[in-house]
Amino acid sequence: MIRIIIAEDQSLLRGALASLLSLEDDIEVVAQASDGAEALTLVEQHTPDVLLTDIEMPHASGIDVARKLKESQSPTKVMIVTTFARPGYLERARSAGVLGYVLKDAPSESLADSLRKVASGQLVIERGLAEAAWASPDPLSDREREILRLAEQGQSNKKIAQQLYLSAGTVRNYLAEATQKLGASNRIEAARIARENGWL
Amino acid sequence: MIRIIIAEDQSLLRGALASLLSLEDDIEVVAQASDGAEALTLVEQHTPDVLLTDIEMPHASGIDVARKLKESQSPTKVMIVTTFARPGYLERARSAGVLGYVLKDAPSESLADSLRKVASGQLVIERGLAEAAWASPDPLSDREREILRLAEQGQSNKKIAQQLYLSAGTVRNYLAEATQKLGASNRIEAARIARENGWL
DNA sequence: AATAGCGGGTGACAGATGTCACCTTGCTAG
DNA sequence: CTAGCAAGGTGACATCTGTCACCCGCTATT
Repeated sequence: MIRIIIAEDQSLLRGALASLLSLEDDIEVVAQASDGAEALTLVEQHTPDVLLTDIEMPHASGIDVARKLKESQSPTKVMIVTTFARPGYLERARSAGVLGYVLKDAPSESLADSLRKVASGQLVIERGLAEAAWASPDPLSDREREILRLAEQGQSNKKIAQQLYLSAGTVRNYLAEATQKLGASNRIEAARIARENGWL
Repeated sequence: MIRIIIAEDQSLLRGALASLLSLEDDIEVVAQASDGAEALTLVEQHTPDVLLTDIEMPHASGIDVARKLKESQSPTKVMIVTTFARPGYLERARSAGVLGYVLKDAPSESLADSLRKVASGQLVIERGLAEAAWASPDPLSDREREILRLAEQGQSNKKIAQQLYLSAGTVRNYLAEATQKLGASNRIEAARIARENGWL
């Protein structure tokens, strides 16, 4: 019997997945979480075989949860289910010790199979994704990422500088580097490209 | 027996919803579509009682489909299931003759009930949403919307002007109006606000 | 016929952003 | 010890963006 916990913020999908997987004879859904923090607590309480989790959730992302579980050497394996085929996400998931990475685009029939593979310790990566990650590694430094995130909100150089205790000129320089690295022609395009690749 | 068609581009959710609803005694899922165009064709073929559809899908949005069904005076009722509680979406859905508007955040148990209400001709709107739409009507003109959409991609005034056969100055003026209307301090923030409200 | 409104446009100016060259400081690997 | 590199910074300049006042032509209204 494979004991799992499902973490997903959209109740509708969470409930539907739980019902669907409960129909399998060898799978038992022992708990459900609607955000990252709750997922972590529940995993610590129940130590299930697998945590099936979304990435983008309130409080802590699925990747954050995976990282913490890895740090605490939890035996629970982590499988990510997400909307986004972003290279950056996959890369971060891998380094957080995640075993499975499947898309919400995948057929629902294959989910249980993937889950069984992950439970047995196998690596399951959505086909096509691995190459994408290899082809485009994250070019941004932490500072650039941080500043780009603020610029994306529409904040001016001055405001960003204040928040990070930098000078406005330095902020300009970082943004210039970032836009150049990303092949963009201004901060807006740079932010868009970075976000589409999961680097923000 | 309520005959329904499900249109949703994420296979995982689509499959899960289909299984879940098929478990109900009085509901029959007669077909599934993965994009707007397919949904329209299938509805015309099967004329189900209800079309359960997402908004953001390839080819045609759920709202587009609803509008076309209304125009062709189809007897099929439309129920939207979406991630986004955006006032603009609700408003457009309403004018496209949509009867139900529920969020993917809603508990999965309530879905079948809402579906039954819509099938019987009742209006089902996620609570709290109606007031939001009333409180913030779309302030943008079509031109402003169009230009804001291009600006959001990071295009310069000049490029936008070329694409729309306008002068760069006029583009500036439209963007200025839009940012003012939205209470933003620049185009980036304006685009963000508009998008969050479903006006783009 | 006068007028108001709207889409589109122009020109001028201030401030923000992008580009570039170059400086300082601190750390680190040879 | 020191050369090299990275983070942070400065200043100058060109271009882009935001703000404002005002113009034209068309259409609907009175």
